Amino acid sequence: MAYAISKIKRRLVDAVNKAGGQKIADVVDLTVPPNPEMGDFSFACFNLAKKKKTNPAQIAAELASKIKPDATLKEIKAVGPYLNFSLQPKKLAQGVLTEVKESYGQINLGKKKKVIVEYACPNVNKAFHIGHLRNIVTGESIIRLLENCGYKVIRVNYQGDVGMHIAKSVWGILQAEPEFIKIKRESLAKRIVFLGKAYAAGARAYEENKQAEAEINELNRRLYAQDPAIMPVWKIARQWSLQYFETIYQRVRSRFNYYFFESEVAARGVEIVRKNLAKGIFKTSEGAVIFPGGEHGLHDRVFINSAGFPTYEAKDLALAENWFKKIKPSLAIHVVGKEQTEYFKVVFKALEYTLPPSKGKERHVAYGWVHLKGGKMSSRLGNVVTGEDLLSVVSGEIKKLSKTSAVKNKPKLVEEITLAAVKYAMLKGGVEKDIAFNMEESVSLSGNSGPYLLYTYARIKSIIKKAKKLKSKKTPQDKPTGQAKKQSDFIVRDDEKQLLLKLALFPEITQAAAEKYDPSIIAKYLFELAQSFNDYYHRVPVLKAPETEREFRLALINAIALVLKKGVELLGFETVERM
RNA sequence: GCUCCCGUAGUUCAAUGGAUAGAACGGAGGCCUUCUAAGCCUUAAAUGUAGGUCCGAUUCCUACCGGGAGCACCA
Repeated sequence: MAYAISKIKRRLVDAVNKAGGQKIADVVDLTVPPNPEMGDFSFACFNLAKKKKTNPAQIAAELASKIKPDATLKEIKAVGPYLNFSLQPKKLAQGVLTEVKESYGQINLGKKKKVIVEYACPNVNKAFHIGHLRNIVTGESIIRLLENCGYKVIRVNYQGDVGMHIAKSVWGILQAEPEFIKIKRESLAKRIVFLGKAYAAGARAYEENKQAEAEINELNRRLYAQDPAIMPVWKIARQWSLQYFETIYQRVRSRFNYYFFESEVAARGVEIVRKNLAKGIFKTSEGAVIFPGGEHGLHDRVFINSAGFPTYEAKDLALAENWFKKIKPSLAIHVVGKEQTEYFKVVFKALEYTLPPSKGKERHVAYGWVHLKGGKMSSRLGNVVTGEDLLSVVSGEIKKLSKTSAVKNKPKLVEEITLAAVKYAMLKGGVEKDIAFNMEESVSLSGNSGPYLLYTYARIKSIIKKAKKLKSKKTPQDKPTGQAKKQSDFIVRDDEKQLLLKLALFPEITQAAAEKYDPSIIAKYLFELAQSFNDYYHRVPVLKAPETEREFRLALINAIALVLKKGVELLGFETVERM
């Protein structure tokens, strides 16, 4: 994509190379100086000095003397060992402002190549806790980043509906069968609470009670065997759970192209492992079938346990086979917690044998924990903080905060701000970083926060709306005098130039975020852009500026609004026109 | 025990090996008859310890201290 700024950078680099008499610089070598007064872009001469065994400052000075300013390049100067460039502000303004349109920031890296993103993946019958919320928010943003880069993304949700956790849950349900029967007529919310408690009871009993442990193991066996005596209970609970998850997906604005279930791939997983056991890829050990990861610098993992049931590992082999046969992706991304990092290394290695086409096409994007004040949350304990708990706490805070009834009495607006606050809070740090969460303080609604971005956007839109009103009020006679002055007569202030440079960076930012699978790069950029704008807002009038400046400033803030909107959408939420 | 990740203001986070280590929250002080005060301005406050590589280290290497995760029949 040939954005004006990349063309300008190219020209700067060409000039440096020409001055040096050989290829000494690349576009990636251009950095932004710490202080705007130093220049807009900078080339460090350390490496060159080392090669030539001279002083970097001297090289910078020599190069600077050989490069002449032109229509785009206002000034070139050596600042110590750095070669610093300043751009012509007006030229920059014209370049950037004509460029910022609806499609701004989109790039075509992917060329429609298919990428699977597996995310959400809650376990059926268990609570949808705030860790799942982070997963879904992260996955959704990564998907949008990839789509923005021209990939065709297939959204996949792989849900655990068979295995020990389900056995525990079903055991819990059977213990409370009268309540189970009664609650069938109650609301979905009540049924979900029941399921949560049933799972917690089963998990606790499994740890504490030998007899329960045996019963649960037996139940697990019967579930894998699809024993007709218990399948109805399994089916009903599963249905409630899935129905409930669907309400959450809708609430957080996520959706899926495919749903896969462990129960569908379990049998095939066993087949794959058994077949490859004969080939010597897997080994038997202590009655189980393992993949000897130890022979590949990893660690051994059980794929079929000694009772003959497939573990998660074996199921993942069948799942991957399914994907690569049906969807034929060029990349399969698993958005899963970072504690699974070593697990995936082993499974990907095993897949290289069982499914050679997957080699190099599997990728684990790991995200960090969400800690509660008291420590890591767990759905094994009764006191789970669910995704909905968090959303409702935040939404309550927002209602309290909004001074005007304009926001308070508009549930849609409150919901939009809530999603912005929660999603931003989960994305603003690095993906792999843990989030320390304090339920009392909720998430941030001021400063570096989602609402701050929305507020900034609404503020700009408010000015633009007023400007349109003023324009339509004007008598036709006013216009000729205004138009008599040339459009290009405006003066670009230093702070405006900084805003333009910031806007120019957006395409690079979207690309970096997609390549690193890291939405925090977008979040950081947007916050800085909003900060710069708010500072500018308090310093410089737009509507009361002379006409030529006013037009330029309106165009500038309009461009800022557009980039804020696009950026926010990449994070997975929406801007609001007022708040 | 082995492996991996992480230690930066009081707190939560930034900083492709480069120029004066940036923000946010919280603290102190200020700004609403001027485009939305969920905002803006001013201010105090930090690289775990000891070495090493380098012209230059928050970043790379080693040791130590402190925290987290993973390491066979869970997912």
